[in-house]
Amino acid sequence: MGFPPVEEQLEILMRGCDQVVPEGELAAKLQRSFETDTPLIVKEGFDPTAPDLHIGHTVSIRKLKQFQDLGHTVVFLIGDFTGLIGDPSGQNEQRKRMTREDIEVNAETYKNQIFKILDPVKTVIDFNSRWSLPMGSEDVLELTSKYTVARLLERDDFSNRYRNGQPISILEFLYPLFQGYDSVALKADVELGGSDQLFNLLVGREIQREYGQEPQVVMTLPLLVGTGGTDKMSKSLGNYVGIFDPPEEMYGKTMSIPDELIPSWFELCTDVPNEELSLISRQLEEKSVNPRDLKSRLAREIVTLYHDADSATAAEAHFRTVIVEKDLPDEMPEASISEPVWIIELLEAHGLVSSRGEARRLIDQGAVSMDGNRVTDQMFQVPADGEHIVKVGKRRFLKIVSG
RNA sequence: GGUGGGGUACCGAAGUGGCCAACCGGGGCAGACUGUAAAUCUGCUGACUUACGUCUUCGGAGGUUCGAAUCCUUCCCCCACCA
Repeated sequence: MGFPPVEEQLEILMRGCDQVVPEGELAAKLQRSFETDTPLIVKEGFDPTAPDLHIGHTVSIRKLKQFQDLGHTVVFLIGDFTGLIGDPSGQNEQRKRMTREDIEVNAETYKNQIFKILDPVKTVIDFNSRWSLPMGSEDVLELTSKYTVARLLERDDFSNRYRNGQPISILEFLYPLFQGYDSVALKADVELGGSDQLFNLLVGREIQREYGQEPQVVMTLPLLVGTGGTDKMSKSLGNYVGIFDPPEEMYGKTMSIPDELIPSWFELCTDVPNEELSLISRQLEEKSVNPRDLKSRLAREIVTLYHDADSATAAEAHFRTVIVEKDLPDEMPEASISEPVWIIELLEAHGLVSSRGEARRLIDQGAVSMDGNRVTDQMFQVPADGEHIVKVGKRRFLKIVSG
């Protein structure tokens, strides 16, 4: 099949990585792969929970895609084993035991999402229950004999929690071992993960060695910081850009990131070439370019990736109209009324506010307007005499038609 | 099994009988400003009510009290240490 030269591959693969351990081994493996014309087996494990992928997840998935494009074999491993067992000690009840069917359903959902990035034909999807479930007690004991408590406690996370009196379940302790065994079962050459996964991935190396295999190369990717600028992107924190978000939302959310995040988002979430990345960082540092322009470029890139260029242009136009020029968007939800309606009731009924209390507060704060005029009276009635535009905050609109 | 600590709003975290719808920080929302939904500043952030105010909240259930997130009883859950 023929792989590109090793140097070329490394150039692509090293971009945006947090750590590659040990660095030299990746080159060595690539070299051997090149010489023997054998693809590397590259794996990444994912939770079997219902996925709702955001661009934070795509950082490593995009890396998988790069391996794939270079001709290597990508294994998208669904960690359904622990899901089937369930974690009784979990502090949050979310970790309930899943059935085979749950997992199947989630796997399907995964496919729909990851195939927005990965090639459906080339991607191998596997489940670790395939080999973990049939293991007998003896096999498990053998596996557990290959690692020590002291080594597990080396992990910052564990030792901190242990010291601070936070719980560590035995399952969590065993988790890295099973995850490591996955690499044995798949004969993985490379395993990817978020930088918080470094420890687990490294255990995989040890386990492979214990089972007589050449250890995998561990590649960690930075955790993308969410739109708030402080925490890592996560669904529960609401600071994410979902890969199925509509174009305007994707664009807008990206525009709301703090300026400092611009370089890392470019590096991790777009295909902008490496040379341009350094240019962008330099421009930001020298303040020679308006950060807003860089950010709108970023937002366009991202929208284009998950929708298309036209959507990106439209989203940008929308943003300019609504946010910058504080004008009206082309499209907005409509409500039809036949008689005057109390403003607060109207806002609540159409979901522009979550409670009447919120509506009152927003009116007090001067956030509500009709046809460009601020509504200051909580008792204001929206007349049923033609068309009116009600606006709440910067980007909540409702067109009122009477009839 | 024993001893001690703990469960507070979206998250973190104060509060240990009335001044508590509950300090503060983060997040979120809004206003001002602006080259951006950046930054900065200010305000808001349980529900209902035009308003006065009313109602529901501090793990669950009871109780004491004029009055409880705060005291008592009991139950559930979490953690550490000792065994």
